[in-house]
Amino acid sequence: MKETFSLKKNNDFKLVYNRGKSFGNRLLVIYYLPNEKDYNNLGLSVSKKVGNSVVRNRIRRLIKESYRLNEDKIKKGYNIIIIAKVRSNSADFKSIEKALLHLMKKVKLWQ
RNA sequence: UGAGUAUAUCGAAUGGUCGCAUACACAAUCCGUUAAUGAUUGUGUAUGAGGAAAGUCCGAGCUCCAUAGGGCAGAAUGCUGGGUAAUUCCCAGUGGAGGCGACUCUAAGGAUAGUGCAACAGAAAUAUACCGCCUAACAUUAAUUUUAGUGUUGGGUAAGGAUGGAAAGGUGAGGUAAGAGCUCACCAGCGAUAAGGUGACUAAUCGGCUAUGUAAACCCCAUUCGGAGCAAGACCAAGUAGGGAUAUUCAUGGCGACGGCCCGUUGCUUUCCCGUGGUAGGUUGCUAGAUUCUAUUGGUGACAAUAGAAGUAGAUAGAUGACCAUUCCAGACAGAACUCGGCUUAUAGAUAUACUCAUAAG
Repeated sequence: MKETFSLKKNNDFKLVYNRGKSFGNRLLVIYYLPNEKDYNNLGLSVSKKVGNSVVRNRIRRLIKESYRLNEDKIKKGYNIIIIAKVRSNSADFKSIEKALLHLMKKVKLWQ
């Protein structure tokens, strides 16, 4: 992801899960933790319960696209993990985007 | 026209805006410089998931472990001939089973090497007499020279009844006290002979006269098989701390490596000297290969040979997406991770070729 640094290490994921705050809605769950930098790290998690590899790949791309289109409106300086719930396996782009924006406003990462 | 059989092909299309990965070109900046190279950013161009990418069921390439050694154990395969790098794959045939047919299916060596199993039923399950049929002796009844019936005991009989997946050849005729391959004809099975075929096998003649099934039960026979897998392996190398290389000597010892066991091979152990080994991480392996297509020739065919042409996925928490518009049959199964050849499984629908059956017409 260009200009969007992604979380890669398993340790980074564990740190956010253990120390970070979380919030969820119908389709997605968010974990976030301040990282004291001037950019965000985004991590995505879609479990095998959601569907086969085609479905999982599609959900991941939809979330990434939603994040990319709204990146300039989100506060900087956080490690963010987005988890897709099982229910999201039949969602389209608009409902994913709406759910993501709802989460961002709830946890006050929205500028 | 309808119903089918076989083989092959395709797997929504077009345009616009934004975005991602890789390669190339150009520009800028940085490091460094004899030069090349390298890193970051921007712009442009090109390319960017499948027929199964899947399951990981076979077989190979490639890499490391010893140039992959001997025996046992274990595993796999199992009609014949051929193809291939190789196979449990493919092609052509043989036998058997199914279908009116095109065609399909087939784990198809050995049951006189041995062991085991065959429930229930049935008199009896690998040897058998329950009923029945025939007959001898004795007893008894009728009748009385002799014959018929009944009972007991003994013998003959596998035609008939009944059970079962299976009752030891089948059908018909002769034959007999009643019966029986006891005899004959046809059929089936077994053995031998010479013939055809590379072979599985085929059809012919002759002979004797009968042998339960099960080997995806153990087993026997024949053939084949070393292990681990790209998280293989190679190179560079923070932090941390303690091991490595060379030469020599001794012990049939100890620890380890070579899939299990035995053998066999081999490394370390001691002293001296030196500074290196390697974790995180990075680079590489990483995509041109037994490749695809077309033509010709050889072959029934799988396939082979020759000639010409085509040819850019290569990520590493993992790129191929989002939105809009138009069209139609309204889009199924499904996402590359070292690479190939097969098999199996999932799959909306569309197309082509050859053939079969039925109906109609002729």
